[in-house]
Amino acid sequence: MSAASLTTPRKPSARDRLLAAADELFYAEGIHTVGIDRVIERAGVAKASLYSTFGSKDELVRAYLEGRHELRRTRLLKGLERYEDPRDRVLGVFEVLDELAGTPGFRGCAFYNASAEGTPGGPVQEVSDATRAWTRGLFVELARDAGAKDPHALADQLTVLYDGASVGAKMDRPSMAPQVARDMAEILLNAATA
Amino acid sequence: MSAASLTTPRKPSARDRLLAAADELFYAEGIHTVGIDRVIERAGVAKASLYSTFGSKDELVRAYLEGRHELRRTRLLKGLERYEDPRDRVLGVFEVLDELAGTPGFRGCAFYNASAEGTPGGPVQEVSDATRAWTRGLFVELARDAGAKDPHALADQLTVLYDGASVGAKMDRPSMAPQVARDMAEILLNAATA
DNA sequence: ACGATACCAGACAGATCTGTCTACTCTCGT
DNA sequence: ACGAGAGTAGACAGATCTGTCTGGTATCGT
Repeated sequence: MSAASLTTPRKPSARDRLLAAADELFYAEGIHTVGIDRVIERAGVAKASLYSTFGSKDELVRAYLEGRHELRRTRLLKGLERYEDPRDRVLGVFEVLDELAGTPGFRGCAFYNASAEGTPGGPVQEVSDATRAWTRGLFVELARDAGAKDPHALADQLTVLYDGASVGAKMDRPSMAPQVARDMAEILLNAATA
Repeated sequence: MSAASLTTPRKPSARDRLLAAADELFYAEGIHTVGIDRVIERAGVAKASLYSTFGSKDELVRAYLEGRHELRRTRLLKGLERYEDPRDRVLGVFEVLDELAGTPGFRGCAFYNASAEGTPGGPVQEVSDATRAWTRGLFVELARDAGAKDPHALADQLTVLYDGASVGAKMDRPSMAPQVARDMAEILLNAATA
């Protein structure tokens, strides 16, 4: 067993390549517009491998969104590490979002985008609900640490700001929405801790 | 020329029935998932009529979104008529949104949903841009009437709130997002006119 | 060396999609 | 009365989609 096989496998598994290809294509172009053939072509994988690994396109979509969920978690948590003051950590959420929105491939919230295409009730809604619940939980925690008198109320407000900034960043490019949201958060944070 | 033909034509034109069917189906289920056949079936119209009237599905989509643009305009303007105080008119935006979000068929912003499905650059983006520009113009006007020191800055904030409330109302049903946004708007309005 | 496992290439089936075309009917304005 | 315009029903073409299946190849643990 070589060291390379532990740290840098020459070739990622079919599953990983599939997931990477699905992430790029689904996020950039939408789920319905991207066919299975495009995914396997980009991944360099046989169609049979996709179906033996995931079973269906729906399950591939679920895995794609679960990966996005993980991505949001790590990005937010890592991005917030640089702030120490609890108030700065609240506002830092919008700075992280602002940086993300400035990257070339940004196309808004993957979960909202997926929800906009599909019928409700499927895997998409499940993962979206889970992600929104996690995000709200983070906001409650940050609000509490910042000394909000009603952390849940402030978390609701931060959720509105986060969603609004995300929409603005997607629809009006370039957009100042994340910075605007940050300033709004500051005002509301002051009001919530007064 | 009978009076009926002016006010209550026995049967709406093929174009109108097509538009009504497209609006219901596209908004409820998304654009890509709904095929032409479903639209003409619901409209009770021949396929040839669709293509002779609109030319392509893309143009039907544009017409659908233009109808949605008109709908937003009239709903907002009508809904705001009941308020006299300029400050109430600003907050009234969120009350109108709240009422709309409570209706059964609510599925969020038609323009954002359409943008989430399609590739950028097409008719969808054009109409979306126009609608967002109109909406922002309305917010600037309301902000100015309410005595905001910087109406454009307040309009940017209101836009974030409006988008965020709309997302929340779609993703977390039932959602308090519109009411939360209204309260936030009140705080920000106070700060902007102090 | 060898069998299991993972993977690849691509044909194929069956459904569905957009868009075209033919041929018939109905309703008006003149 | 009659021709034009608008609409209807539905077959059809060609592309594309998901999902299945066959058959071959490479890698790896034992």
